[in-house]
Amino acid sequence: MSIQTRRERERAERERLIVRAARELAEAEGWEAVTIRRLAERVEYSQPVLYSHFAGKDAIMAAVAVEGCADLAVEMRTARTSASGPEQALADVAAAYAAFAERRPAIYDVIFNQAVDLPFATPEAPEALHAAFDELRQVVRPIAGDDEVDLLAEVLWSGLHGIMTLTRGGRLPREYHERRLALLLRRFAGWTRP
Amino acid sequence: MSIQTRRERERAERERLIVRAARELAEAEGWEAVTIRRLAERVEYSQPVLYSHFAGKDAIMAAVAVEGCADLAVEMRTARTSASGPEQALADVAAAYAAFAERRPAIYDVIFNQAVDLPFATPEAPEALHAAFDELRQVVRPIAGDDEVDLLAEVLWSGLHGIMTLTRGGRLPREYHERRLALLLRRFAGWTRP
DNA sequence: AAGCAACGCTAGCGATGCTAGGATCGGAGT
DNA sequence: ACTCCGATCCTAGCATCGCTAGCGTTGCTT
Repeated sequence: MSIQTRRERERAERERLIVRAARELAEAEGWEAVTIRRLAERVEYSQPVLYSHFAGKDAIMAAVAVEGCADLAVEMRTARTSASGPEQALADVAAAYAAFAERRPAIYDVIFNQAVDLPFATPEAPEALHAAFDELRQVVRPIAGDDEVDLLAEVLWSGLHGIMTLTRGGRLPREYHERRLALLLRRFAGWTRP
Repeated sequence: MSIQTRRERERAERERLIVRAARELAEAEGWEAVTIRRLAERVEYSQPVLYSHFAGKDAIMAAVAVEGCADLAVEMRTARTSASGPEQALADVAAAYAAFAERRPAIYDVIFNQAVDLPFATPEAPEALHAAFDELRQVVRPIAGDDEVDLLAEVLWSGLHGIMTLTRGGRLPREYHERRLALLLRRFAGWTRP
């Protein structure tokens, strides 16, 4: 009994090692530098071992995405709960989202940009995804008005995602980045006078 | 003299053929199916010939992107000029943008999502890019208020891009797609009551 | 002690982007 | 007219990719 549990423990440990190596390599050199061979070398196992843990490279990326999404959710949550009021909470959560995208671009990409087969908009999506989206929902509720909260949260999310993605892809100049984020929030929160 | 011009003509023709083949293949089977070998087979030349026209696969994708962006600009322009009024023009141009992204996803991706080295936010960006963005600028001007037109156009673009990208990547359910677009426009145009 | 099953490795497959080197063909100079 | 020369294009190959088949070896189980 104890032997088997030890093996399972070692196996789980190795799996964490693989995911960690993938994350670190991606954050250091980008996802195009993450290859099965390099990962195998890094965890000091042969390549087929990785395939006994994950169905393929996509599955490894998906694992990194879920892990990173949990981090994002935490950061958004602390931003929200430590804000002074609902308006500030909205601004702070949006800023936390933007900061995450900027500070950890490879992780942001694998969560939101790359084509990795994860269930997203369904109940069986990883809990971390729900948690992150919930933060947006919470912070958007006070300004929802007649609009459904979910819908407004989705559109705010889209706006943030669009700004971050276009900027990081070089489509938008970095110069007015902050002003764009501020403008998005101002228009969104309905703080324009009639 | 005439001989050289004939050669140049043939060369230009072949270049168009390559770009067309890349576009068609991408639209039919996605960009992961577009390989130099398949393109070469399609235009009935060996692979090195393609490299005498383009520096690499990225350059071919960039050419497709520029071509597609010209199409997008045209579609947005006709949407704007055939609208009944400024409010309708905004809605129609946004709808044209969304329709383009949905109808030609591979082209949309290579313009706005994929990492292809093109100058974007600078004067030396291809004219088609400027033309497309100009349409957004034009249609946003009436609602700009104190905000700079450029900034507002960029943020509207980001919102549209975010919705389309997240939806196409499976991050947003298709169910309320239209309502999301409508909500974005409503919030953006300042048509919310105070 | 004997067998067996799980495990991890070596080696390889097909495919990718890209390039080096030679063959061939046509215009130019003496 | 004959020779050169440069442009053009192809065959063949390199390094690398994701992924897998098949075999040894190890170590648990009976």
